[in-house]
Amino acid sequence: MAEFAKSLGIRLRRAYQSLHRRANGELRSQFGVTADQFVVLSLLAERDGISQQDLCSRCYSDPSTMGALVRLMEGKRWVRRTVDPGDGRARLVHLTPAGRDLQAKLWQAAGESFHRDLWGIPRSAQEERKIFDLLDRIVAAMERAPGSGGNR
Amino acid sequence: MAEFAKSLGIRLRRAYQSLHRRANGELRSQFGVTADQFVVLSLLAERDGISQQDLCSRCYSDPSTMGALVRLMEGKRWVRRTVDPGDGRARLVHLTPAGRDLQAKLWQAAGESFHRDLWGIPRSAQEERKIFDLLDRIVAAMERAPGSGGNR
DNA sequence: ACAGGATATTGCGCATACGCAACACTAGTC
DNA sequence: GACTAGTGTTGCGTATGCGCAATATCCTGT
Repeated sequence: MAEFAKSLGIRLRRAYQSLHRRANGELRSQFGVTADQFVVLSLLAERDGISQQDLCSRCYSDPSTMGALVRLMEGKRWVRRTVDPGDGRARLVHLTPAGRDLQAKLWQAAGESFHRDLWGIPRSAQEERKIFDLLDRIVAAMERAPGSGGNR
Repeated sequence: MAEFAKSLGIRLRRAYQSLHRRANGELRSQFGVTADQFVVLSLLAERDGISQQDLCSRCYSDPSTMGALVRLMEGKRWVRRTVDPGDGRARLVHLTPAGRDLQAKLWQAAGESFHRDLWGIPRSAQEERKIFDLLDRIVAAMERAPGSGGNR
């Protein structure tokens, strides 16, 4: 039996946790922002005024988790939420000016530390494609299964 | 600026989350066990009677998280904890017979579903080495940094 | 219109995750 | 033997993550 402690699953876990820890550590101590809040701010900076559902599918989070997250960020005045005029069920999430400023600072800080380090990992465009392909294959293999079904 | 939503970090997050979700979904519904409890049981099956500290470093968890986890598993009678005779600070964690039986069942079920699917992802031993190397490089890059420092 | 099904969000409960401080014990030094 | 660092664990507060049920709203077929 191959050693569980050295399997792909454990290594994947370790890699993700180490990234998450480092991002959390730096962003929390310097800006009082968590890694997941950083993700949401960054996604909104790329595309503002999208629904919570949309945010979920972009960062692979759960709807109720995302709801709690954006409510918390609304309390800090980083985002505003409005009812979608075209669909009364949905809440559209917008960056406030304060949120936009914060995101810009976070983006720069991240780009100078962990984000830059992460960028440097694939040693070539070819290697990067290979990694992306593999990670995507893991997702496909895990989601194409009973009882899983993605993050809806 | 490269798209954040398609960066290595986001893909890594997605891959880990999808694995975690699938493992959680299957193990919880069939056995009432979480993915993290499965990890601990599997580690103990490979090496029994190790300290919580040791468990932490093997699965890259946090000491207080691991403490809560094993106390919970102790309540379910899957593990026992004893004081290390050689070091009064440490608690050694042991599988109970019930825990060992459960682990065997979990291992088989996992091997027939998500674990097998995961195994099938690297298409060759060479590719597997490449992936492992890359994931380990991510860990190294993330831990070799200010404010991070791994998991003690 | 209206019923019935689908979808976006919320609320609740539980299980991680982690920083921080406290505590217990060890080990090394004097 | 007391002093001092260092290490393993616990306790606490907060933030995710997810399943489940409830709610509000949309949409389709009739």
